[in-house]
Amino acid sequence: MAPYTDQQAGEQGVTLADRVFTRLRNAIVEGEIPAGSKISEPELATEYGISRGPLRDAMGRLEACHLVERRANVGARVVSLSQEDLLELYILREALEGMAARLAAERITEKELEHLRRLLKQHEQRGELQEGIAYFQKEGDLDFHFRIVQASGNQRLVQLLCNDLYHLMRMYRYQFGMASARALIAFREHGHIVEAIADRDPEMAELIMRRHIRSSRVNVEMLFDAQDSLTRRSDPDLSEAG
Amino acid sequence: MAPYTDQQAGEQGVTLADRVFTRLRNAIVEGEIPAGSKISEPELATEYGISRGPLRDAMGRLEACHLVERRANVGARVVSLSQEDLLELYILREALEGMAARLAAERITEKELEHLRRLLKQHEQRGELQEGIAYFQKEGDLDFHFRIVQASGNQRLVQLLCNDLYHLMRMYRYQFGMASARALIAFREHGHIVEAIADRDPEMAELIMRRHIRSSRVNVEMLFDAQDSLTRRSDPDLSEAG
DNA sequence: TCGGATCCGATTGTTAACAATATCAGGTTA
DNA sequence: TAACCTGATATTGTTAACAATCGGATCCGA
Repeated sequence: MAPYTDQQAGEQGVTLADRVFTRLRNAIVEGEIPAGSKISEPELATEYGISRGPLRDAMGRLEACHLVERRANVGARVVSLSQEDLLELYILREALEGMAARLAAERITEKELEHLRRLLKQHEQRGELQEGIAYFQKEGDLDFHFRIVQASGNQRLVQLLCNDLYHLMRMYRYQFGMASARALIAFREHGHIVEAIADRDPEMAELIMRRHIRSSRVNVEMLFDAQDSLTRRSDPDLSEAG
Repeated sequence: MAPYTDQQAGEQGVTLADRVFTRLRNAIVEGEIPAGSKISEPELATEYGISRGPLRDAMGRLEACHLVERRANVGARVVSLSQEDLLELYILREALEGMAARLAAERITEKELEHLRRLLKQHEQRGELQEGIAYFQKEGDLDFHFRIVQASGNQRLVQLLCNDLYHLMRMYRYQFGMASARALIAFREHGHIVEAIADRDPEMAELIMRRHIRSSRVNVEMLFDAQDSLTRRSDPDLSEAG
């Protein structure tokens, strides 16, 4: 099971709200509940076979994760992901994961290091890289980043990145499909990051990690720009006021 | 009113849970409800004159802010702040606010810049710095950092720092007092940060901001170490197994 | 025909009662 | 005496009904 699905994932959560929260989160992240769609409390409640109480609780947590947006007396909608927000997210990751890499270089254990190396080897052997598509879509990339963050030893960093932001990133990947020729490059950069961490070189680890994430962002930015100019050419309505 | 108390603060929130959430948050942050104390739902509900529904909603949001910790079927306690956690928080701030300063240097407006300068002048004239105590305790420091983050233009950064982390920082200040001879030094560093931002020098802005926050952390770290060695000397029980 | 007020329906927010779980006291047994 | 089991109590989790608010359709007037 992917490491970012947290401990209570296996439907084994203690409380109804817990379980429904996890299920709803997956449903939203994987697009089963479409982005931007309105959420009806009674509807969902009957669908999941619970009453509105725990459902509202779960909704509150989803709101805290920024997966749904609520307005009082109006209702909740699944968040609709914007390109700008994704770019903002990359900025955050650059800062946070850069720091995580720095910390990891300072205090990673040999065991964790071995784990990282094995993960990279798995990615390599799986032969997904040549095809280019799979590395991002199957979340091997996120797995790697996740482990670095964990190795930082900063619980708050782990908490923040793994409980909130990563689910959002996953959602973006499901929505936008993020296949890219960068897969192979990204994989190589992962190797460099592990090297720097293994060398116990915090400055270098942070530098490479930041550059790595920044490159991903620029890549996505270019993709968006290309898409935009395409749609603008084929849909003249969108270029000026509709 | 301090800028980090958000828009719905004036008891004017739309829903009961909103208002109770804000009131509870203040009560916790300012120590009115002591850190580490257990929270009884029926008790608080009657105290605030509402029923347990909206109260539980508010508790959920407090949990999302990391101001309370809940365990299923057991209950909620106000978070008890540890020294380690505060240091972790500083690490996070170093990364995030460093990035915020960088972004601010890139895209701050003249108006915001003027705001910043005026804020510093106010702090200077208020004569609090000489006494050393007030700058941190009265949250002039946090006000400054808050504005930088807002000037970054990254909504997610703003969100994260201003809705969650800053309330925690406030709580630490109320709890630990944080008076320090660093007040004057910190004030000067704020000046340097504004200069770098005004020069539109992102690298420098990030560098100084990170060094600034790092210095605060180191300062706190030393305070803690001093306290620890003191208590350990006077309370021999604590040095080894109780 | 267009703009605005009004009513209706549906949805959300809130409440109070019910069920399930954990804590703690007391008793029992080795 | 100490460990364990057992039951009472209080707290939390859950439910279903009630109240308040919003959005949209309809009707009216200019």
